[in-house]
Amino acid sequence: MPPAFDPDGVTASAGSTIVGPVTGWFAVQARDLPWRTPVATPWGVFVSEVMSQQTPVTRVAPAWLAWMDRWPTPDHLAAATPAEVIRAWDRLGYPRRALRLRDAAAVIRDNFGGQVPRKYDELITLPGVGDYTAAAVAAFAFDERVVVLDTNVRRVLARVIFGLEHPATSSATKLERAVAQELLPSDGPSAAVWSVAIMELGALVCQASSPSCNLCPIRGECAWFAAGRPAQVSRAKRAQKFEGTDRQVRGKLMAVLRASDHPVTAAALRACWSDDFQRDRCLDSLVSDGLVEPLPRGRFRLPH
DNA sequence: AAAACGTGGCG
DNA sequence: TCGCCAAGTTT
Repeated sequence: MPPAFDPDGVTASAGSTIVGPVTGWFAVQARDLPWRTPVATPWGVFVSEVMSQQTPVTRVAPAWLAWMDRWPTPDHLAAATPAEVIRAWDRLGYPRRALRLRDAAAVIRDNFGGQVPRKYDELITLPGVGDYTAAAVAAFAFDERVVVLDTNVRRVLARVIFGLEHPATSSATKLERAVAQELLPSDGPSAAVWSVAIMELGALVCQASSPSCNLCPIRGECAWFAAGRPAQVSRAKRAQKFEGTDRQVRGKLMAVLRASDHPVTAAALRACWSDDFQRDRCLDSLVSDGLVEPLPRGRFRLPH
């Protein structure tokens, strides 16, 4: 079946008119995030990308500095205990990411000579690394020419190319990938700059709520702007409730464990959630995830 | 393939 | 106050 339209046709013209303005805007407006400095290593880029999975970069920055100071290479992190790593992760959220980052460091040590692999195909085999992270590290640390398609890029493309306020699906479609591929500059280094630039535009200007079109370097090329910024009819549902969920309970349990240098009693954990059934279920799941170590006599701690 | 998975800032 | 949203990945 034919695509809704030919991405080549659209992006051949769009590519020539939006890449320049966006990279030009980026050269002036880019935030000076610590992992963008010339001294940042591939490992530093890797750590920054994992930390930034669902956590705002403004909160990641200080954590990244402390982390890199403590574990400057994959070897250093691989030698740390889960307890140390979980505590250092602190409240970045989704602590399983911290465990997977440590696991990835061990794989890098064991299978890649301690060097972060350079290719997308290698990176994506690492624990906690999916399509986005593999592409981001390959591009930003090694200048591989790969499509980097995160939530920011998807939103910018939705607006500029498709004239929609938000992407219509919760994950990227074939068509979006085809469009992004067409837009990608032909050499690796230029492609990498384009990718950070359009990500940054999405983060700073083409924001999800109340975008600053007046500051946008490509509003003149934007289908959504041209259409008068129509509100989305239907968009991907995001279902986010948090109060009362297991996620909240797990968070409370982990907060108690992180704060204590010594094993914690079941009674102490009982204090953070009154529903015995739910609390026990969450504790079990944390143990299964390797985030909590059960000890004899009903005590618990972060895994050593 | 839908749902689970933390945390906090902002309008 | 409260819903929205943040450089996603895993099962």
